[in-house]
Amino acid sequence: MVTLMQVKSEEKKASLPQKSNFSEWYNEILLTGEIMDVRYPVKGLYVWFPFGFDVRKRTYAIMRELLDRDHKEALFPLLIPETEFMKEAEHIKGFENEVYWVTHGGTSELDIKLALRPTSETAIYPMYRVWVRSHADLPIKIYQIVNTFRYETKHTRPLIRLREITSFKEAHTVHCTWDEAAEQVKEAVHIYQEFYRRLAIPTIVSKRPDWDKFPGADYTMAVDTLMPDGKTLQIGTAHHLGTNFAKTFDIKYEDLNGEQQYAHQTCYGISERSIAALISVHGDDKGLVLPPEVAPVQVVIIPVLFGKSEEITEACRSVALRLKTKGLRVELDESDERPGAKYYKWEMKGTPLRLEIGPRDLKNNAVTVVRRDTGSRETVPFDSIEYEVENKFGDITRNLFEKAERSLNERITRCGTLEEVKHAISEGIAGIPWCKERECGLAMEEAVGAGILGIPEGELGLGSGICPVCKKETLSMAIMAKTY
RNA sequence: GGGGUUGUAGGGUAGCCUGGUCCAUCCUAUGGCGUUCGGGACGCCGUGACCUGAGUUCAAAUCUCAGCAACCCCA
Repeated sequence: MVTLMQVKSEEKKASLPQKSNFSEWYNEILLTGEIMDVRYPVKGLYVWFPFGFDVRKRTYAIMRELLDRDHKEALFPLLIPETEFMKEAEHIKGFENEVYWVTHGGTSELDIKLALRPTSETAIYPMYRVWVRSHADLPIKIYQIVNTFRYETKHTRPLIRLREITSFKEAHTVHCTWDEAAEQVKEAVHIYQEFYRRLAIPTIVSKRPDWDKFPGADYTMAVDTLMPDGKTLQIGTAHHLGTNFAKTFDIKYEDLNGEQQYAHQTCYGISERSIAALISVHGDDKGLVLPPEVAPVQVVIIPVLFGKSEEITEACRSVALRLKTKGLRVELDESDERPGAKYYKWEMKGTPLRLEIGPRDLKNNAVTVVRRDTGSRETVPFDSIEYEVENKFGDITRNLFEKAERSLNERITRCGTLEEVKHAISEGIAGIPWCKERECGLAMEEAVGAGILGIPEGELGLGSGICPVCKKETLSMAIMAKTY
């Protein structure tokens, strides 16, 4: 009898593979956690479930909140004429193998093919040419949240490597000087760090090596995080475009002296990879774990009924109403299931707090509160439930961030040799001295079979050592990792 | 870029090698009714599938080819 029970419970648990088997866990949780339906019959295209879309909506609301401080949201067309798309040589080289083309209108062939935007520089900058007249028009800071298309030839993966990126937030700014644009790149990185801090996701910022920058940029700053399987995920980039695009798209302003000057530009983007990170960094063997700010349901109330239990139902409804009045997203689960089944269900969905109200609680004039992030269970007075819940939200986000940060730091290894790097990158990120020379960097990548993310900002990028290739002394530390 | 494996109810699987036993197995899910309810309840009655196309054959879930899709490994 006991063994039968054990077998049965193992079968149930097997509905979500363990997180230690990250690849399977990831694929499965998207479906079971109702984030995305991966069964759409076109490679690299996936469907947002309503629940997942809700998480997305709340995540992007944070993004909008941060950008709306001094950006304007706009919307540019999906289709870009070939004539505009083909203007910037570097840019074309970077994207030409990934572009979807619209070649026909109905049955007639188009005179000028139309590209489905893989990113929107070439859609936006012809308009910037028209909009920018004088230094008084600058800076311009515009963003849009759109879908983009890239014909990925590598293995596609939901939320991570897509043929349709459904949630591309791209900002495009125009400035008078190179330095102002550089300042904007810094500002963009700060915004992204704040964004990820709100999602309780720790990040590493680094300047990408020259061979890995955005096609057409002077340089690229990138925000990475570490996934459970030890690979890094690039979850945000900011590019200094210099005057490269201004020259090809003829974006000029009249300066204080009445002279025509090329404008300096930046662009920076974040995609639904942010959601991939959110799910992967916090989730566990039981399912999603969501920070309260983005959880579609923040509090679930489970009545524990015995016999005729109208009092319990009453108490649950009253608590639900009180919490809703406080503006919280509350769900009272009155479905006809046993409490245990409901616990599993809401844990899978990452609901930050679960309240249980049963006869015992009623007798003690109390509510049982269970945290999703720690599993801790405590009893709090019925009358102070609002206070207790709101208080715990802060604790949960803080705990999620600290836990994730600890886990990230534990998997960063400072190395002295490429052999050590090889070993370190099977677990996470390796730090290694690097002279910053291109040939040495490429040799290092070749030798260990992983990428150089760049020289990270902060302490991580400092330290003296010897470049493993040219053996010169250097003060900069690069980080290397297997990447998505 | 190269190689491999796979495609059967909403999900996971058995059957395929050796064509006919299969209007297809088991678990789960799901609809109805009743009894239940402090960590995945139980009973009864129901629902639901052979990826697409072509070929071989008296006969195809099973064999062949192509397409689409998924997964894994290497670079």
